[in-house]
Amino acid sequence: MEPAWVKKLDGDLRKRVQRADMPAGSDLMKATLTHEPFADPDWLYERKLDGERILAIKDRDRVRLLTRNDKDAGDTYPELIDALGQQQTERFAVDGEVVAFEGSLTSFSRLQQRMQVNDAEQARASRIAVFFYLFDILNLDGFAVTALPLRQRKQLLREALQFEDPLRLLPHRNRDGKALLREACEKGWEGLIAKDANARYQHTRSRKWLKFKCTRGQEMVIGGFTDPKGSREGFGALLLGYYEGERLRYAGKVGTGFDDRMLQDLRERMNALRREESPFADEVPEEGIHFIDPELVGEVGFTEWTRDGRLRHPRFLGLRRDKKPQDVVREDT
DNA sequence: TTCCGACAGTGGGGTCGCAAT
DNA sequence: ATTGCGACCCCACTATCGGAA
Repeated sequence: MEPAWVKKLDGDLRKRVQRADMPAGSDLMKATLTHEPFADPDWLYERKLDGERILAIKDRDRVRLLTRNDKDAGDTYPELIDALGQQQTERFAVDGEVVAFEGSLTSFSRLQQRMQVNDAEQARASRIAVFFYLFDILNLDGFAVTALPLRQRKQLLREALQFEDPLRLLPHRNRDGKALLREACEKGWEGLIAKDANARYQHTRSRKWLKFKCTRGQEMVIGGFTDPKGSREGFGALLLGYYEGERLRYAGKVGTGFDDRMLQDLRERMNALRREESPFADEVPEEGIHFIDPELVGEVGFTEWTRDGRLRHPRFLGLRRDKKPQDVVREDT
């Protein structure tokens, strides 16, 4: 007996819908990081949310939440289990992102205080409210819908569930990709995801989904480095800082973005600048560190400043020769 | 043949729970 | 009571390799 929504599909699409067991693990479709925004009528655009990716599976009286690494998150977000359990639709698997808000913006650091809780009672008592933004559906009524085009799946998702807080349907836009990215970054969003509206759901990283991140970058003074580990040569990470008046404030480390040659090159340059005393005004709470005269300036890309005044997701972009260390100050917020 | 995606290995910030101190 | 560490989240990036295009 086929459900009504299957009968409604065109013949060609109908053939792509197959009876299937609910997914056993979270084997999620992931987006490929990209930099050149574009506008294509066959693509749609979603806000990139800064939270925790979750696959929710309801199989009659059993609701499960799985993280990207197949960890069960049911006791972390019991209110989501409740909301999904109360849905009229008895069997489905849906894909989305759990987020917490700080004002009007999603806040990963706030969600983190909830994410680690693994006791349902404790989680319910938490003052950190979470919302589950759904953007895809993999199985409905025991039928795999992953072979359907994204637009079709979006429609099925919209009709299959009732969206009341804490469940929300992630809105998407069908046009103006370039402008949307600009607006997204102005609003302080994490970025934008572009999706091929005709693509099926693939259980892997794919170019049918592209992510554009709103990225920040600024010059930072290099005040030292850490020892390399394992097969690494040269150094582990650079110690970074910026000037606040006369004081060089510590801003964390950057340990990626270098190839083998840059690691060697930089190490040699830094060897010539070695010194005993820390150039930083702050304590540097790290192991195996070496200090240098604060004379080198590097360009560093990152996503945001953390509460503790460190760079989040930092990567080294290159040395700057045209900037004096004393001119390096903390920009924006 | 070329390119893409997966994997391993390096590096980052942050939180929590629990064992060791 | 405090501290350290591993296990989770979120990642960026390089180097390598095998299979898809």
